[in-house]
Amino acid sequence: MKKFRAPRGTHDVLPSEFPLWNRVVHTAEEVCARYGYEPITTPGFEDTELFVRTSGAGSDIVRKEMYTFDDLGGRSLTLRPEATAPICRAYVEHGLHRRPQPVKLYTIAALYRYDTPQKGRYREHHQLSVEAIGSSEPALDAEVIQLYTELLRRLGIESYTIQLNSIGDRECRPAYIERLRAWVADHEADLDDETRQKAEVSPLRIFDTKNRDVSRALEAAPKIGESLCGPCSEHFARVRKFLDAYGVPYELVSTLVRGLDYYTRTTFEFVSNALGAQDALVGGGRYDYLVEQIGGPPTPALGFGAGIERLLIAIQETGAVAEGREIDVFFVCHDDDERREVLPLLAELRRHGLRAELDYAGRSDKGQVTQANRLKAKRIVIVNSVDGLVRERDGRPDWNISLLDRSGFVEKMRA
RNA sequence: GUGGCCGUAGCUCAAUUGGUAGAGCCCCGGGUUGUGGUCCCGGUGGUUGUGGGUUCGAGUCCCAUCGGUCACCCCA
Repeated sequence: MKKFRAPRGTHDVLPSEFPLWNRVVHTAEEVCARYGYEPITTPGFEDTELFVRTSGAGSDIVRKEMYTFDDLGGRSLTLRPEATAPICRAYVEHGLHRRPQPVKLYTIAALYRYDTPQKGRYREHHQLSVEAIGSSEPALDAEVIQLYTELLRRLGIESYTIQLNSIGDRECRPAYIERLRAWVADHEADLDDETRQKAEVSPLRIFDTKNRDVSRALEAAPKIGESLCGPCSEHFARVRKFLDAYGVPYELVSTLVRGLDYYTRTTFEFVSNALGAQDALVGGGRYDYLVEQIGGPPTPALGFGAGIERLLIAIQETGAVAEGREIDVFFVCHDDDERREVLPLLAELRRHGLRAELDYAGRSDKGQVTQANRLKAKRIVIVNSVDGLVRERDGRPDWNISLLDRSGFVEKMRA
C-alpha cells in the first residue's frame, strides 16, 4: 500500500500547533480591525491572465512559480501566488472605488508558489495581506508600516529591522532605468553574466547580488534615490517624516526593490535574523497603477504581505508557547448505566460553556483517570451510581455530589 | 532549476570490518498507591522512504527516485 504524505512544500497544522497559530491570526485580525481595515476573502484561484499582467511576465512568480491549470471548461486558471492583484480585482469588480476612499482591506489566505522549499519558504503558505486602496497620502504609507510594527509588538517579536526605499513612478523610473542600463553597458567588464542578464529583464534587481566584486562595482552605479522626480521625492520625504512622528525606526536601503512589476514609490521589508536565509517577515509597498492596469480607474494604493509561517518561526525564537484550553470536568464511568446518568449532565455543562469530557477509548477506570490527568482536567467526577466522587486537580479534598440535580450540578462545577 | 548534508517504530535515537532490527519516550493492560501525575511488570507497534543493483547474505556498499534540511535564486 502506498503511503501518502503531504505534497512537497506543504504542511499540516496539527491541533498542538493551533494555539500559537490562532494567537497570530486573532491578533492580526484585532490589530487590523483597530486600524479600520475590513476583512475580505477572494477565491483560491483566478484567471491566469490576472497574475501575468500585474506581476509581470519577467517576474519570478510568472516565469517559474505558478500553479497553472486548465479547468474542464478550458479556462486557464492559477492558484493565487499573491493576494494583492485578486483584492484589487475584487475592488474593481464590485465598484468599491465608489465608496469613500481609501478602502482598507485585509485577508489571511493560503498562497501557492512552485519553489524549492526551505526554512520559512513553502509551496503553500499563508499570508496576512493588508491593502489600503484609493489614496496616495504618505501618511497612509506610514500607517500601514506602523500597523505591522504594532502587530509584531503584540506578538512579542522585537528583533527585526525595517528597510525602506522608494523606487519612483512612471515619470522618473524609465529615465533612471535607461541611465542604469547605460552604466551597465559601460562597465560590463566589472560585472558578471547574471548581472548583465538582470539588467535586461529586471534592472532594478541587479543590486541584489551576493557577488562581492559586482557589489563593489555597483557602488558607483546610479541609484534610484538620486533620480526620483520631484513628486516622488517629496512623497518619500513625507513618508519618512510620518514614520519619525510615529517613532518607527527604519533604515534606508537604496537597493531594496520588489520582485513584482506593479510596485511604485515606497517599498519596504521587515527582516529578522531569526529566519535564516528567508529573512523577510513582511514585504510590501505602493502599487499606484495596479488598479487601472486591471481595468479600474486610476487609483493609488499600497499594501503588504506577511508570512504567517514566518511569524510563527519568529515567535518560537522568542521562546513563547501557547497552551490549549483545559478540560473543566472529566467523567469516569464504569458502564452504560452510569453513562446514561452522565450524558445529560455532559450536555448541560457544555451548554453552559464548560468543557466536559468522558472516555471513548474503552479505558479501564485507572486508564480513564490517567486520561483525565493527561487532559489537565480541573475536576474529575468518578461516577458511582447516582453519586459522583469529585476530585479536584488543585489538591483540595475530594467531595461527593449528586448526579440527580442537574442545575445544581452545573452550579457546583462552575464554582 | 542548481549544489551540500540527511532519511531505522508515532517521537528521539542505537545496531561491532556487510550476517538477517533494538532502546528510551509515547500508547494500552496489570501491580503498588489515597480508584491520581511516582515506581514496578507486561504488551501493541518497523517489508530499515521507495525501486533497482553488487553479494551466499545489505539498515550497513553502488545507482536512481521521492522526501527532509541548509544554501544559491527569489521572496512571505
